[in-house]
Amino acid sequence: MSSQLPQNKTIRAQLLASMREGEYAASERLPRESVLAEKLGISRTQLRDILASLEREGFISRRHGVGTLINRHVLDVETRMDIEVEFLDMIRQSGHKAAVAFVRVSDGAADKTVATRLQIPEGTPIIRIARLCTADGKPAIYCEDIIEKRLARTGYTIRDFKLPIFHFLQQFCGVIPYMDLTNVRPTAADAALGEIFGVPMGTPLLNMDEVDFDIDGQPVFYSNEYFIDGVFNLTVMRKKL
Amino acid sequence: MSSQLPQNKTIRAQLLASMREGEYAASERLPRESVLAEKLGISRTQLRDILASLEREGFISRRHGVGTLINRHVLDVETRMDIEVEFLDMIRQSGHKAAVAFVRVSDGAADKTVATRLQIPEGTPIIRIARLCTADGKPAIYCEDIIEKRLARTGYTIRDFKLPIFHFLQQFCGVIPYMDLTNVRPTAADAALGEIFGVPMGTPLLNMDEVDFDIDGQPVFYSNEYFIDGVFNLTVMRKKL
DNA sequence: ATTGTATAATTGGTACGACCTTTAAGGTAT
DNA sequence: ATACCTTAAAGGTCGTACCAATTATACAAT
Repeated sequence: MSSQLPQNKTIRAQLLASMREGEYAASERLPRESVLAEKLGISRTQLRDILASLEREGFISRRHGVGTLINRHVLDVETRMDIEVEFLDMIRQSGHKAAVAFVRVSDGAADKTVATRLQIPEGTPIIRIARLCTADGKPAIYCEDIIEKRLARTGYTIRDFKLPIFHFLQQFCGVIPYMDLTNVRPTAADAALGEIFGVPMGTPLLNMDEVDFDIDGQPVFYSNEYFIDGVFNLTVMRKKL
Repeated sequence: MSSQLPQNKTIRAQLLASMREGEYAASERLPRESVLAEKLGISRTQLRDILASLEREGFISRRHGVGTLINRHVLDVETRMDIEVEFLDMIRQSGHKAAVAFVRVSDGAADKTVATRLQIPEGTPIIRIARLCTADGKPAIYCEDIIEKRLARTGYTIRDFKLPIFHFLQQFCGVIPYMDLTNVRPTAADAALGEIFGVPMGTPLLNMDEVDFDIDGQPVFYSNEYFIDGVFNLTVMRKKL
């Protein structure tokens, strides 16, 4: 049925973890490729494929004739905005206690925005999931998730939404998000959001308009999110093309 | 003296460009690796290194036993927030006419924030460059760039700041930014920013706190930027680790 | 006809091993 | 000291052979 985890990814995660733990911290550089490959039990070819992706993610820099350097300052970033992380994990990573304050699930029909994002006709039946995540008990993220109703099986309960949303998507919709494109905008809290977050109207909020795609490139999930300022450091790593 | 551009990057750019131009659009997938490698005039090994980075950037998806698929929806993203782009280019990419409305250059000393970001002692002499970039004549981005004074040679004029800031950094500071870490926050325009942008106080702005590092991982450049909403679609592509 | 199952063809994934190119460092002659 | 040359180390590139996942095909069983 479903495929196992590629060994490739496993080794990659293992290497990244050992870098984080400071295994190579002595000189803040990785051993020569041939040595490292042997140590990880893979070929140099395969290792280089891994290094190529780690380099693109900013964790290492490869310099011809010099070596492969570890970018400690990137490894230590608190919350990477350009890497998909579950909200609850994100809150925890920032050193706070994470919880879901409330969940409201309702049926509905795709409005114009949703229809555009999910590339479905306007009026298509959808499920709307509104959630409020808290950090140390204080509102941190409010999001409205939307998925096409025909994708969802029945049998879920509110409890299923207290877990990461990916759990619901996978278990009840057979959907595995592969990547997302998120539009980032600054906004100010209106009356409704002010009440949800417990802040005055006009309080700055970060609005993220997120569309998740599966491995086939099909949009499968839409989420409109609001982040309050001050809870996490949202950091994005950038390199030229 | 200075090294040439690696052939590797050239081929990569070439491949990306031809994907954008729709050369492979017929089936929205790339030819088999062996064929593509030959076509590009490189080995399959090298091609795979390139594909690994393109995959991490979301432009393609590689699936064992299937093929390499082009992610059109990623190629078509207007402004990628997780890829370093010059402000003026960013504005142009969004379909507007870009210009620098004003530049103010002054000397100063590193305050606590700057000292932390650039990892230098407080009070270190710095150069402060304040710029306002406009889109179709309307204020779009206001930024205050800071670089350590000892890095800068003399002889530059205001004209040098009407060009991309990288021009100044490279020509007068011998600095080539390799990557940056940018902290993203929502804010509201205060009196000063309101006047600069010509908007009421409280107008939502996106604040980006950016530190640029060179290839050695040394912080070399700090920039505090404000983006007005509505001019561009700032999009970030995210995948799990 | 439909369904299930073996089989082949396609395509990316992995492995070696040899050689090229870029840096950095050390040593030597000036 | 300075400039230049040599050399070692490390990443970059190449080619070939084979492994593994997927999909398509052929064919048998129902």
